[in-house]
Amino acid sequence: MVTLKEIAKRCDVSVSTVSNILNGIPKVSEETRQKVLQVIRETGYQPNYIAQGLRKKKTKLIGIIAEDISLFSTPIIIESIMSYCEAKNYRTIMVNLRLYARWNEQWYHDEEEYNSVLNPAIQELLSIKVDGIIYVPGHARNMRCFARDFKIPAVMTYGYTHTPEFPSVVIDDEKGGYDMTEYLLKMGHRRIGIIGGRKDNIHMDKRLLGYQRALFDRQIFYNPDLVCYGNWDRECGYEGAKILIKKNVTAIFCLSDVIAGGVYDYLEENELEAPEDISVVGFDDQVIAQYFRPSLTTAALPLKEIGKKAAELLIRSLDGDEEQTENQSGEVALPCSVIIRKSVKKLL
Amino acid sequence: MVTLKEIAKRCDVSVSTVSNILNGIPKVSEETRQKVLQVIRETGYQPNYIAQGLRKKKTKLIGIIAEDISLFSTPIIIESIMSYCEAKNYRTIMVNLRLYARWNEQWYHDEEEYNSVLNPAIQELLSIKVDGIIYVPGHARNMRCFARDFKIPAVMTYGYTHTPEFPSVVIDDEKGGYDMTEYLLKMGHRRIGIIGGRKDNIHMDKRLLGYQRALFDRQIFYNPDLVCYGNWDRECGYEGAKILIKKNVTAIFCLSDVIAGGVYDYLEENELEAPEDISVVGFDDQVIAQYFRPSLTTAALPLKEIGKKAAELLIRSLDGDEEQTENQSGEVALPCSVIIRKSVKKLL
DNA sequence: TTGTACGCGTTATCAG
DNA sequence: CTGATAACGCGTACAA
Repeated sequence: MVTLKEIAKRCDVSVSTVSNILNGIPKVSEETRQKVLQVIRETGYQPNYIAQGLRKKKTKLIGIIAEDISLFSTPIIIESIMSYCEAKNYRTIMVNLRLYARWNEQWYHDEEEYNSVLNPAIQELLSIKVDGIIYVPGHARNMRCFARDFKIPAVMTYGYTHTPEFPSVVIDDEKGGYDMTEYLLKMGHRRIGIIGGRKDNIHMDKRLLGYQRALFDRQIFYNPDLVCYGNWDRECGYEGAKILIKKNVTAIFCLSDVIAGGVYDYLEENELEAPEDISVVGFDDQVIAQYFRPSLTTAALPLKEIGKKAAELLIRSLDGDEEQTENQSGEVALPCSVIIRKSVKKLL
Repeated sequence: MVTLKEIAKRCDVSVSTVSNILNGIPKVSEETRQKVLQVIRETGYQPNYIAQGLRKKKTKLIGIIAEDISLFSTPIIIESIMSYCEAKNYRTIMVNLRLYARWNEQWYHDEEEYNSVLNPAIQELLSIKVDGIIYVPGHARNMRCFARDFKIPAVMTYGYTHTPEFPSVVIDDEKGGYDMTEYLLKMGHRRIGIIGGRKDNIHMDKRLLGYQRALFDRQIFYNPDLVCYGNWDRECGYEGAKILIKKNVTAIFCLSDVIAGGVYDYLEENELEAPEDISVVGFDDQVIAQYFRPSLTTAALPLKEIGKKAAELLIRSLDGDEEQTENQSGEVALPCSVIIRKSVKKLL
């Protein structure tokens, strides 16, 4: 690694002079300035960020903690965080908790084990002296990963912190559920089945709430029999379809695209066709949705927007624009958007 | 951040004592030992890795440079690297170059701009004093990202360094092309079209070479007219299918699953069905392949194996097992595996 | 057991 | 204008 000292030696000047030049302090002769800049270019010198952070307060470095980068939503959020940070002249670095790979959906059950993975990661970022941290969970839930006395700014994506010190940037699941249901209603569907996750899942709860509100707004009774709880997977889509089709629904609202994949499986097996025989919609707008036949109408998650907003909130607090607080609770919910493809039929 | 000094103060001992206890140096009374350990547990103290690396040679930290984590292959490789590193007691940290988001497929055309993104990333990892670096490109090509005088061990995945100092762990594309072609031949196909990437693309070249060798082994003439060069995208699959079907192929070998998606598009539009009317195979075994109808026979990339091997090579060199060199050139090629699904028909 | 110099690369301060 | 030197933070190593 080329250091300041080396540059100084090569140019026969002191480190101070080189440092001054680099930091634009003007009391340097143009001659030495040019010479030093020349050598810096030649050697490809870059400052050591850590050492810089040692003296200056700020490292201009933001740490990202990902619960698991294998989950489809995570890379997109991270990409977006990084893009925004770069535009604002912050560098980023990431640690991956590998929670999913480790415990496969069970991660939030054992607090202690969770902490044994989280704490070293936080420590690592603190060691590097990041200016702030953004946390990217695999799915929405209530998070307590930052102690109240956490010393640096932190922003939560996806999860709910319920503490104004650590803003949450989340999906507006309720509105997502509402909008999709409303779309189906607009297309003439009145008997709409739902297949989703477990009862205690936040995404499930909120989307279901939105579904109910949309029905309510059209004065349609909510029928709990048309709701299948499951595991977000293809299999529960298959099983859900089996149940719901017997109950004569005209549309199935799958709370993930993967679930919709299972519904399609059932349809194929039983020689039914979407959207002719039954309409199907998904949620997430994963890549697979574009390859379904018929291509799947679904709700796109605002992943890019979440990343951007989270980075924006963090950097704003780092750069000291304290006046601006999004709202009292520090919670920002971003809307999904219905992506209309070919899996829904308009009823008469 | 809780520091050693704080622990020492709380326990009314010196930092040295605490350090000694932490490092298992036995000249400490059991009494103070217990007390200190107690406080360490209470405070959740974790050593500052950077400060540790300051004095010790090793930080036990491995840096990963990803060209773009949005590409499907990258998270899987990284996940696997991290898994192996963790098992070997190394921590990992990642920087993301965002090359694809930045320049969209053009990234390797402008050396200078590439370096302006790469160098700060390397510098960042060097600042943190990582023990070694693993580079994860978006696709195979010849890489020159580590100068010959690079001071720390580095391993390349996917790309070819052609320098024994920096081992390459790559996909065995030639064998992949061979195996898939051989599978189609075994299924009775003789006239097999290919749709792939551009002429200068390494994946394309090698898979095509494997295709030719497989034909050769069965004494079938290679017909360059059955090869469509393209852009790896869905569109070129569609266009390729249009061309190849006119040429009466019985099977289309798509060099990516996405291309196969385009082929399916063409089939649907023209009321043809795979595998009845024509057999189709893909490459990559992306998630979408499982959702195609019929589900797509394809070649699974050894992404996990690549990550593991790369980490293994790096850690081996860090831990000083110098005797072991995989082979002279430092290049390890790992095989793909044909995943048989339902898109290929057995002829007669 | 403890005190303390040392390692790192940079910046801030002040003297020349 | 330029240079010498302290300070930054934290853990380690070694002498006391």
